Amino acid sequence: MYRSHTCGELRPSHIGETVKLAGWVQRSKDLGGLTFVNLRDRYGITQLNFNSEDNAKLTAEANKLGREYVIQVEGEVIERSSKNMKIPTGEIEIRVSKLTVLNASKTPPFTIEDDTDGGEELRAQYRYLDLRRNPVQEKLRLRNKVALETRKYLDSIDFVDVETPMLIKSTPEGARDFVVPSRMNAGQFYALPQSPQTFKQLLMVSGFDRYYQIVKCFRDEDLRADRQPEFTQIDCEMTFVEQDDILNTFEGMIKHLFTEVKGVDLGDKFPRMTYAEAMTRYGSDKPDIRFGMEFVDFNEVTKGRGFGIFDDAEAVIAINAEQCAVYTRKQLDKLTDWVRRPQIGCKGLIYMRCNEDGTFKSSVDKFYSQEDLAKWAEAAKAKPGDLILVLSGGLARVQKQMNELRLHMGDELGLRNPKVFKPLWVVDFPLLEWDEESQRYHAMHHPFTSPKPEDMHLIDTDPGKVRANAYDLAMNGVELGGGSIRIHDRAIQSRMFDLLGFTKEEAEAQFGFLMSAFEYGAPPHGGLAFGLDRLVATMGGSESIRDYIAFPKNNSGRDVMIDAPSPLNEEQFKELNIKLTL
RNA sequence: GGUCUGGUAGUUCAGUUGGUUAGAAUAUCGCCCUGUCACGGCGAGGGUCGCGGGUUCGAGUCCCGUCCAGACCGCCA
Repeated sequence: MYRSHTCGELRPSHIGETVKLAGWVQRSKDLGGLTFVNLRDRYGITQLNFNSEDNAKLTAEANKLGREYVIQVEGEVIERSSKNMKIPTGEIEIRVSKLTVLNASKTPPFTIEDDTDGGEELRAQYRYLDLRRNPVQEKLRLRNKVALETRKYLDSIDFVDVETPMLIKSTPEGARDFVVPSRMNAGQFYALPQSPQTFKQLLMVSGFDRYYQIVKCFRDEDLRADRQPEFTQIDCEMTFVEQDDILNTFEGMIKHLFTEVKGVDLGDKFPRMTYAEAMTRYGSDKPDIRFGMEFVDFNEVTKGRGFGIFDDAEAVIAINAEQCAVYTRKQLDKLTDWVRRPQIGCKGLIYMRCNEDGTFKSSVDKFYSQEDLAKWAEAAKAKPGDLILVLSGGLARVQKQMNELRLHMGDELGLRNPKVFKPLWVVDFPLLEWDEESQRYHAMHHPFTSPKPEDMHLIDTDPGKVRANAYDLAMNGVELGGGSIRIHDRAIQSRMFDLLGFTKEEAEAQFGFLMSAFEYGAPPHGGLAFGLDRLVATMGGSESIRDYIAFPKNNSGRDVMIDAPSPLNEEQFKELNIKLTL
């Protein structure tokens, strides 16, 4: 037996007991004759006491221990003469009678402390050491808890966990596939799933009725702080349901998770908003509704005063940053520089201060009288002391830019508290999205999404206007998940492939199996998928998902610990009938 | 594919207008200290200033190229 207790469990009630502990040396302190060693494991830290008056030889051995040595000790639990009330085990310590070094350690490249001195790159390279740190372990335990509660909840309402294959077929729609060469089928490739989409629909055709899976998905696209090439979805699908049934079911799941895992009550009913409304009010399909600062249409109050920038613009949009009239010229210039960065791409930023004395000061006073500006304030419901920020240009572009500015102001003003959680269902997404590059429509969600029946009449005349039975769950400005009611009718599915520019032959080759399945009594069905990594990161109050993944990849899709990807040898290429053209 | 920021001791960083021997903190090692817990005191070792080229009497510092990391845009049904 290596240990009788963990390093987090001994209390004054254990005083007098002889115990055996094992763990890592957090740090040791030689006071000259008296030596303290902090022993750490997953559960906590227990102090070991070595006294040269008791045992000089043992104390000398203890003084040789370095950080991260793995040791085992035996000794008596005693009361500390100076207690540390900051840690749960701080009232006791172990008077050690036997010390065994189980494994020595090199000095780690960074300190294994909650507040480590190591930078990200180094910690990624030594991820197994980084994972010894408490804050990182806690994040993975949070993930474990979320996954466990997800299973409990879905299992309790009759969802069945079914595994789907990882080696599947490459399809043209959507993200780039990761591909895997097939040795037994020379010149042919599997693709790793971007999601189990078609399989879960086939399971509905099979009559499973309620399916879920916590499953890895793969997309070969460029990465971000909240995007990894392999990520995990809570993937779900249900039969004989309408949109409301799905929203209600998974609203229940998210509420369950927040209650059980975070002790947070998300309230009675998640608010719902149409895509169109979200775009008009926030310029985003995943608005952060933790704060207001909603868009105000400024077309009416700005046009026709001879200011060309506004007069010629398709859209003039304002936000009201409350209590920000105190912003100095320097701060406003900095904001202007911020929106002019190429990533945002504004030409400029117009502002208006609402002075405390009721007068207005704008950067376009030349064109607008005090009466004009009073109308601005009225439109934006601005009070003295507020600051109005205005952007103009093409509608879609300004919405996007103003969304960025709004979120930036929210950050600056501390309105985006990571401990506050505001869910929002965004519904009625457009079915299709025009792609300039390929000059054709793309499915906004995916090709199996059903159009709204009441919009079907537009499908030939104005397909871009057709709305879909598609929905997303946004929280705090993050898209946590999304889904749709699927097409279960072969004719409509064919029509959809048509719209997406597939020939009959292509559609047959890519998705023939699905369309065939639809001819054998496919039930109405729909579902959704949550990004587990993002969900857990949001619950943990982080924007980066990397800390919530045990072994994440870096910006360029590399695992810097195992150094992957890596070249193959000649033999492997030969076996696969692959020649490099590099 | 693009934009921005960074790369200096094991680590985190500073380094002025281009100018003497490149510093601090922390970690490590040694000595002192019997109640530390961010202990303290004294001392020591530790540098390919990412890499390559250029300008210059002289480059950590300026220029060009390149590699790496991070954030973002494009991309991500």
